[in-house]
Amino acid sequence: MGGLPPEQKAAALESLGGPEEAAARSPARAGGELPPLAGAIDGQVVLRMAPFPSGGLHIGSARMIFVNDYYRKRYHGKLLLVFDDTIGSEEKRIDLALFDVILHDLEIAGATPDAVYYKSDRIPMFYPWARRVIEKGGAYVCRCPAELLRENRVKELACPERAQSIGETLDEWEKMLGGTYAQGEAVLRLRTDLHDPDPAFRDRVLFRISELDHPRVGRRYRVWPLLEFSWAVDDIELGITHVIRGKDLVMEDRMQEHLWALLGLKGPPFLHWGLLRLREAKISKSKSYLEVKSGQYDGWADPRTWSIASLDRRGISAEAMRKFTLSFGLSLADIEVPAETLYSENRAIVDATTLRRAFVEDPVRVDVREYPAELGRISLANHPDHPELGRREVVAGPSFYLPRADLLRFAGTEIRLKDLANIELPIGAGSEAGPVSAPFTSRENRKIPRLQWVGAEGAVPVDLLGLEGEHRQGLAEQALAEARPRDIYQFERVGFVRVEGDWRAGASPIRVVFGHP
RNA sequence: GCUCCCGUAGUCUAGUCCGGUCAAGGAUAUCGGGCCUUCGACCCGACAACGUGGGUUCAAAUCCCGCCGGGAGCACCA
Repeated sequence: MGGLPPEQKAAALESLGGPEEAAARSPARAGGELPPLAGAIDGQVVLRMAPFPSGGLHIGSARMIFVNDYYRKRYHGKLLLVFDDTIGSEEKRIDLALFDVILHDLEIAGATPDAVYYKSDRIPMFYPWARRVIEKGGAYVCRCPAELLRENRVKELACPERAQSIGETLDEWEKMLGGTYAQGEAVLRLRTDLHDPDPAFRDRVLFRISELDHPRVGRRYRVWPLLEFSWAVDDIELGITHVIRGKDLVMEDRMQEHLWALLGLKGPPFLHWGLLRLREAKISKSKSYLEVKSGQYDGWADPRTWSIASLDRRGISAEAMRKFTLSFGLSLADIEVPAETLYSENRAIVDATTLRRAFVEDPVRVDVREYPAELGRISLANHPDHPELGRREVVAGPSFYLPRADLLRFAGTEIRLKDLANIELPIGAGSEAGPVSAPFTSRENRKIPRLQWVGAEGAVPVDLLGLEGEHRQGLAEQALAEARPRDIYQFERVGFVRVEGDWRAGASPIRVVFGHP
């Protein structure tokens, strides 16, 4: 509020409850705890999330979700979901299907809201508030074309309408509401200070006319509030006690405070977080939108979107996402974190309970000569460190499938079929289409490369969806046939995978999604 | 250009408000070793940081000023 005149500054400060209430924002403590919320009273905290329905929630939205949800739970408060679906713009369209997508994403994250609101249902409520602002002399109806308005803002020039009396503004406002003006012909603007050092703050637009068709309410309204105004009202109307949102909205804090000061109200304090990006997720929400819409991507859960839904599909637990996100606290710095950090968090959660299975990509049949008959069937632990997870019977040789890439890599050397026996791979193994014949050498457990294998008998086809959207074909051991949708397994020497949620148990191939190493 | 914000190891982060307990803690990555018949887990060890210049002070990551670097806003978008 550096540029505010002293009296307004005092008022804004008052509305914040004084400087000592400027909230906590130092990041996570040792136990994954965030600092306390300034002024929070147990049982009375009300928070809100306000996504714009233009895409599925991505990892960047994770901060909105988990930070708000964290404080809700910590203070036994309420968390509201308020779809910020005012009319938007030509470039920023609302997609009806996305409301449900977002709701589902929040469910995945374990942050189901206590109540759901739609801005588009609340439009008439904003009009009387606009009137109050006008009556305080805080706004005027400006009829400059958008471009001129912008130019004048930069030049710190006033439009002729700025001199309007309250009565004139009221008349003009009624004309706006009454349909006298078409889209783009008039807006309601806030009177701030034309010489405010921050050009972004000079006489912002509060309401504009839009003739766009709204997917929920059609053309019921022509005069739409802009985000800052609608929140100045709704943060009061909905009884929000703390606003925690992205730092892209810091300037809006000042707008809301200005409005509150004008109306003699005290609003909630604001907290912000900086931008969070996964290094691997180069794609933006709007780009994803196009790919999803055009069918290039397999919906909002396509691994290439790096959306919350896609991470869930890959078997990354909500708990891992939560810990990962909370570890950054409310730092204002924009950060780019390698996905590996998230993977590590997930491993810590799922590793101990995840069954191991053998999967062979691009399988090549290997027939072992002089294979010991007693090794036709063996019993293997489901998890090397957790015997309580049981064992499974595996049909072994004498015929196996091995990954072509491993065959090529180890051709001409002795390798060990993991947990089983050693064989000598012939020179040139894997470079041709047909089966490979390899001699058994010994059962001795030596320090030679150990490869996962699948017994030729009973092998089940698997379709593995990779992170680039590619489908990799392979075979898995028979025990994978017990899989149910959404089960998580670790394919040894490959990584963690999750069975597709829409896969029908028993169908072939078994469809799984790659999670992470 | 103007406004605001941010700057601790490769990457995140604790510490900064209230200067000494910080010759800077944790996570992740990397490297080395151990162990388990996975490229996964676990155990041990190592590497590695206060953007920069000045000032205040007995004492500065912490306070002040300049500079440099990064980000966001300057929409009739959210």
